Amino acid sequence: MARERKIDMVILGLLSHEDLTGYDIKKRIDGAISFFWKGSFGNIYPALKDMEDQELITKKDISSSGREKIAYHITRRGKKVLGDWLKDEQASNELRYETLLKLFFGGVQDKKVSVRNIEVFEEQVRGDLELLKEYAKTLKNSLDDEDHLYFYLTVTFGIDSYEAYLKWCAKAKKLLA
Amino acid sequence: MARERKIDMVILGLLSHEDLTGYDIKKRIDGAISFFWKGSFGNIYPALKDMEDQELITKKDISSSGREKIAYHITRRGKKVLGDWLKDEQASNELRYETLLKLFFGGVQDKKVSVRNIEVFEEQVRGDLELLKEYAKTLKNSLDDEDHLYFYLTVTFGIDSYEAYLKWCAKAKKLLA
DNA sequence: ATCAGCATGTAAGGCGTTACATGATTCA
DNA sequence: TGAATCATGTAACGCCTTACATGCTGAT
Repeated sequence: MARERKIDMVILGLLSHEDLTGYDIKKRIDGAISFFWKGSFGNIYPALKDMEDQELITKKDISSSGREKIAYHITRRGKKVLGDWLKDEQASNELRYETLLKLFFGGVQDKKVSVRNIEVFEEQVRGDLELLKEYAKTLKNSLDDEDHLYFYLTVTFGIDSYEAYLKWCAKAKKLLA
Repeated sequence: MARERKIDMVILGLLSHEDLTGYDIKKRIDGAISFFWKGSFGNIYPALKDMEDQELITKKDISSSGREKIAYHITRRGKKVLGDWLKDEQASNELRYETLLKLFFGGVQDKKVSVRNIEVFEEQVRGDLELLKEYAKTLKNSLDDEDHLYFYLTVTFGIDSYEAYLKWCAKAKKLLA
């Protein structure tokens, strides 16, 4: 079984742009990336250690006045691994929506319960959509940077699907009424 | 920490309609449910055992002529747990799309690589969309059954979002060209 | 006869989340 | 001075996937 842990690729991808600390990596992931991939400290720090052992990254102590700080830098080997992963056409795309699970079994309860579950989902989506639109606005103003085009595309994916979700919510609520 | 294992709810939900064997449960999940939730034997059988211990379900041996077969039936307690879960407004909706991850870091490789990755995704979506449309067609002809409305709604969610994906694919490929 | 599908399960391992533990710095 | 944020990590636990192990049945 080949390595499946994708957090490694997220980290390599981020480090391919700039050197970062584990803490910074977490912050980057919590930005636009979090809409399609998540990470946690308990996830990131061990990955960083493993990847250093595999010589995909190197570390540099950049502590200043008592505060411990370690920046990571991608190696040639790391870049190779990242590039190979990008060229690999296999990709696992998974959706796990508990809201849909609840809706699927909605017949067990009164219709109101399902309507309420859809409303909760709708509110969540609406909030996330706003965030995504802000990201999109910022990115659109700096598309001269080649990389921003890629970031922009992933953000528009989020916007387009969330807008489809909202339309579906309206339809679904109507059908339940 | 409360129980997080959602496969329990999938099983309870299915058993609320009819008695089923572990094998049957797997087949049901592999149907329309698999678009938003997955299950495996290594997942289902242990859950079945645990839930029997908790008296949420009971088992009945329905083996016939040498072939072992065990059907499960939901108890009153099981129905209560299922109902409570449905009424709980909290729901974790997670998307993990490796394709978007690859696209986000697409700048590392030639644009062709990203275009190819989008195409692979597109083909996958197109295939799944066809399946979903078949489910929808069947369900639409039997909406007199109350439960079918709920199944239908989850299927249309899939159709609507997959159609949005396809539109995005076209746009994205154009922007990369 | 053989192969796909029916049917039950276990075991190992991987991955991830959450909570915990610790301490410095910055800003109100 | 206290809270938020910066910063690094570990430990426990839970969940899931994959592979393995076993055997029957029905159709070709």
